[in-house]
Amino acid sequence: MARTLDDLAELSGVSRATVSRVINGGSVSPQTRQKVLDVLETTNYRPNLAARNLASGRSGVVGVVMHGGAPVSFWDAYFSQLLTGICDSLTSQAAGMMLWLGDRTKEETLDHILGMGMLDGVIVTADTIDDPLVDGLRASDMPVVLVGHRRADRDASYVDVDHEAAARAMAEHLITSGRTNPIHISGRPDSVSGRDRAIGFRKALQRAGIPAEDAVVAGDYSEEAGYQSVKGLIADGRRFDALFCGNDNSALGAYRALAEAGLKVPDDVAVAGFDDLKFAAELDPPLTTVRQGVGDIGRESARTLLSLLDDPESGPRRVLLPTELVVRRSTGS
Amino acid sequence: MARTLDDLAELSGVSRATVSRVINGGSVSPQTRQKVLDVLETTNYRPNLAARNLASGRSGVVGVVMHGGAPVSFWDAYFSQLLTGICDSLTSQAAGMMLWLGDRTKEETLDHILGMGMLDGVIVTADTIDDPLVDGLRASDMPVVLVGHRRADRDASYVDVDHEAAARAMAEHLITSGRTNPIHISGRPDSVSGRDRAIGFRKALQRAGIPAEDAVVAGDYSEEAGYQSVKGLIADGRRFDALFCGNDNSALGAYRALAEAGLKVPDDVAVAGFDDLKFAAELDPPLTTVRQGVGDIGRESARTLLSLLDDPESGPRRVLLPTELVVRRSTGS
DNA sequence: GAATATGTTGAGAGCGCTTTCAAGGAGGAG
DNA sequence: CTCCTCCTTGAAAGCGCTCTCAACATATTC
Repeated sequence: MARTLDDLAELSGVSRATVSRVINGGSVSPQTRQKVLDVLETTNYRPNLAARNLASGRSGVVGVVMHGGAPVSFWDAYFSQLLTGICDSLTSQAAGMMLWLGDRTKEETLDHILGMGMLDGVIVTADTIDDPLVDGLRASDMPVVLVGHRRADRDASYVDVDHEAAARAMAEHLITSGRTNPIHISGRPDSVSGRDRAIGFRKALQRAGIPAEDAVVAGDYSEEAGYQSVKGLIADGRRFDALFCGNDNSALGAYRALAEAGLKVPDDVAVAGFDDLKFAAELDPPLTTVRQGVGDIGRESARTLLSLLDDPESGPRRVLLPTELVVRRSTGS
Repeated sequence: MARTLDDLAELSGVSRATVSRVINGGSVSPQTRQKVLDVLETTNYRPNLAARNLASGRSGVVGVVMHGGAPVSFWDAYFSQLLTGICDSLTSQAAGMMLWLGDRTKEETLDHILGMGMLDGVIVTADTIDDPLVDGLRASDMPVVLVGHRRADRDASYVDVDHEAAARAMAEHLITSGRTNPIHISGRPDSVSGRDRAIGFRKALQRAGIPAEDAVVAGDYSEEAGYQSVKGLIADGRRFDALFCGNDNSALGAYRALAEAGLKVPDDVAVAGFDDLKFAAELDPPLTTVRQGVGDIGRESARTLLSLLDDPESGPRRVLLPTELVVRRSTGS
């Protein structure tokens, strides 16, 4: 069995260079090409990636670094779907992927591994506004695509969901279904997603002529924050007939607090979430929420990186993916 | 900035070979080593993996292939925890990991990618008894560690959970808490886990002098199967006071069927699951189940592969990890 | 002091591939 | 028929590293 280019060259009676050309699409005469292709077919040869990488400077391998999160339901689903999406795109282009589950603090380690010199580019999740890892990566000359984005990265390529538009749509849904006092329990304020959703929410309110100043209370995406925020609102005697929670998780907490207060969803208060996690449809009542195509984000980010590698000169890519408003009974009248 | 070994060699006034020795732990005199280390420190040199791989034949990168499953809750959690565990072990040994989310049918693609010649070894999930991918991999000369195992692979290295012992323990728990007619709704019969759990269950029954012949009904790990199996048992007029479901998912179905039949958990029927998914603790009543340390499986499998690579001669490794019986109210008297 | 063992070092030969360069052949223009 | 251009091809120079081998220096033994 032929293992190296030289073997193939000998078998097909041409030089190594010619075989290489056939494989990599160089200019070769039809009959020579055919001769080599014949041999290639019978021999199931596999080029040695390391050698190819060493000689050409590219490896066909991209890195993916994700910040390890606690294994909570959101993270698990996000993780698996994102990676699956990335893998989809990558394998369709015969590219490989190396994975690093980063620890946000271990910039050093990661920077090292990535500087290892065999990655063509990297995809990195970047939701939080401050992230030494992302900064380090972007400072290097490694092509990077961010999943999620940070306003500060003016010249970064990223793929994200349009949080602002999604939140606006949700707020409009609430308003058009007759709610006049919606409140937003926001996500982590140090995340772009949290901030953008709040911004979108506010804009929709303003557009509808509803005062937005006090309509946002700070949460952090946790169930507990959802619970406590609602408790707080009630204790303060605030009036509200709709709650747009930063994510499904905090909506869960909101449900609990409302139940304890004897308030009915959706009759007394409409509740909406964000993410469309599995349990959202199974709550009582089923939760209106926003579905982000996490798999699509993954696919798109890989595609974006690949295109960036193809043509590095053409500047950063910014992709904002649409979301889907999933209306269920929790906001029904 | 020094980029190659030769640069370093020049800077420290020794030969390239000596620098290589310092880096890779060869025998070098203390003062020479120090000289080189000094230079190394100021220069933050990163070896070129591709070159190293090409020259040495090893890459420090292992492959991980997982069969893509539908994004169901078990899969998501399993996926993320397993990968996190693997990553833990790997990075602690400065090894990298390439990921393939295989499609069971695409043996060809995967075989190709893996034959790419830059992987030191691979970890592959292998629960189903028949799997062309696993077969192809094992037929190659690539060191492989299976996560999960198949009885047929006599000489394979694997890491798995002791399903049989876990099931036995669960059955014993049921019996010692006074149940005399336990039924097992099994998992997929084409999976080792499903079969072993059933075997363990049967053995415990036999040991307790309970007839085991009809005590197992075939399921497939789905919620629907749990539901239908229980429906069927009731329709057949079968007597049972305990249900050990193949996994938490099917326990969910069992809960539903029991509720519809007006049977109370645990008073009329004890119910137990397997996996300890997130929702298990939140059911009403909370579900007794078996917790597998998926993260540990991942960590252990990476460790096993690394040790296999270290010393390939010493034969296959088989690791059976213990599980934890998590007793909750669903089996309380 | 000669002979041997032990330890440290540098030279150099690859690892399998890509890519440049120049040589050779074919075809077109004059 | 000659000159020039264009295309195909092979030779060969690396890519950056590891590792063998031989050379040399030093320590040990008799």
